[in-house]
Amino acid sequence: MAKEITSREENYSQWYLDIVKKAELADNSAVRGCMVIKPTGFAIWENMKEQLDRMFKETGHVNAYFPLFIPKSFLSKEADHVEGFAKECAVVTHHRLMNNPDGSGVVVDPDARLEEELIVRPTSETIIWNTYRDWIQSYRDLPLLINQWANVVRWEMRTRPFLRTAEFLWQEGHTAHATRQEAIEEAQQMHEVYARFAEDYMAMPVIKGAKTANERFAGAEETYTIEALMQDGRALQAGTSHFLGQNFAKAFDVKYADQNNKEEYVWATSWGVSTRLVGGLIMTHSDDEGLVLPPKLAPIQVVIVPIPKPQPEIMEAAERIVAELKAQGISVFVDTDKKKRPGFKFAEYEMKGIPVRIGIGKRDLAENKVEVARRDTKEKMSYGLDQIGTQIKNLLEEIQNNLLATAKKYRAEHTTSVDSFEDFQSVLDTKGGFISAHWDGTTDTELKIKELTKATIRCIPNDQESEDGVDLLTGKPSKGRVLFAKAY
RNA sequence: CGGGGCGUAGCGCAGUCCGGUUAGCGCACCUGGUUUGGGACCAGGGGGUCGCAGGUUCGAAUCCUGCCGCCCCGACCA
Repeated sequence: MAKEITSREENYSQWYLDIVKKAELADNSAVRGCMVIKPTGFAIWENMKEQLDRMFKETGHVNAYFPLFIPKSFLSKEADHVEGFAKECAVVTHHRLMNNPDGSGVVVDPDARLEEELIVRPTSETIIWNTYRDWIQSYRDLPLLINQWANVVRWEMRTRPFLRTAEFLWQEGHTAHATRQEAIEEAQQMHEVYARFAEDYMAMPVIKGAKTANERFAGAEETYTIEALMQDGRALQAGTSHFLGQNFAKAFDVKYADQNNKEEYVWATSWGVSTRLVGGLIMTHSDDEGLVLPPKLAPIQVVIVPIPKPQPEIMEAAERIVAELKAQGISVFVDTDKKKRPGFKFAEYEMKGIPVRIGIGKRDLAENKVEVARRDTKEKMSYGLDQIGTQIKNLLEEIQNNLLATAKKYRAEHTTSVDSFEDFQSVLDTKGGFISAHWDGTTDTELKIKELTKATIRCIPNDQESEDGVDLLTGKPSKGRVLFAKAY
């Protein structure tokens, strides 16, 4: 049978596209740069949403929804912000179509031009802060802790499913606080939530850190980021949390009266993760056989394959196992397709990343056991039927842990400290990954390194140790190492 | 926006250079049968505006002109 998935070694980006397609996560759509998220891909996103939403609510946030369209004038109110997004905005200019007089279909009605164009939101700070002005009068209205689940549009030149699409799904938290300190703590708290989610649910280890001025969100005073390392040695920015200072409060005139009835501008944060996480999930764990999913986010955790085909006594055993697994809260699917043979099914479920496969045949049943195969290591085991529910539950936990441990090991092996530009270049060219090096703190140097090597500063790590050194390009003094990598 | 490639059945492709029966192959799909512990086999069957629009010609998937779309690689970005 022909290889269905290009190997990582042969062509990493084709491998990624093959997985997205063969695991039925997403399709290209008729609209350039936009994907169709298929049921399996969407189920993964729904599982992510469910956990994140719970974590947001546990930290005191509530959901709301703001408009898709933003008046053009709003976007111009914060100078850095507009500069950051202006180049990639979709703009609505008309509100009506008409039949083409020549009968060739519909055309835009030239008489239906909008007085003020609307921007399809690339992010919602402006429309939200324009609203917050009306919602906030007193310190009693603070903190305001709101999140929204939404779609946004950024007109990208080049797109890849999940990693970068013109339209994507995300959540954006927007909070307002009475003090600078409280806002900073909020941004840091959500940064922590993202890191915990990535490691505990996605089994994707991340480095927590701050962005340099150059890489910061347009309009932020500080951007915190979680950075993950993909299997091709490139870094993926997986989530960001911003301390926005009073920039948006001033731009939209959002003030509150403090306890002494003195008017003050409020302090802001915003934070988001997107469907890009699905891309990160794929590239963290998957292999040349296909998708590998961590049990905690897998839409189906266990698949049962009757061998050689669904027969009454086998199906009876399958139903008993299903009941036991469901009692343990495990999601399970029984493949009752009579036409496909077991071998085909095995390959297919491996491609789709289902964490555990249970094969039930007469030979097994005669011995009161089943064949259990784990997707992460491809190991096959024989489990007795007695404690199948708890055994599988334990196995799923072990798989979850193993995926995180394997990813951590990969990251450790692909994080290198270097002290000279030559070493920097050679590590980048050979094994890639994170490179820990001294930097003189200037945007100039950062940009020069990017120009020479394509590597960027992914973050100034939270756990950065103070260490005297010299910048690897300029030789100027540095007080600590930052993390470089080529990024997605 | 630069550089490369491609539009022929749901998917993947051949045919295009050098115009000529009824446009073909693999996978998938439908029917029947034999199979069945790692991607089964046989037989039969359905499915096409050959990207679009002009042009040349007795005749165009094939030649000419124009247009449209998509993918990959780069610069920009979650």
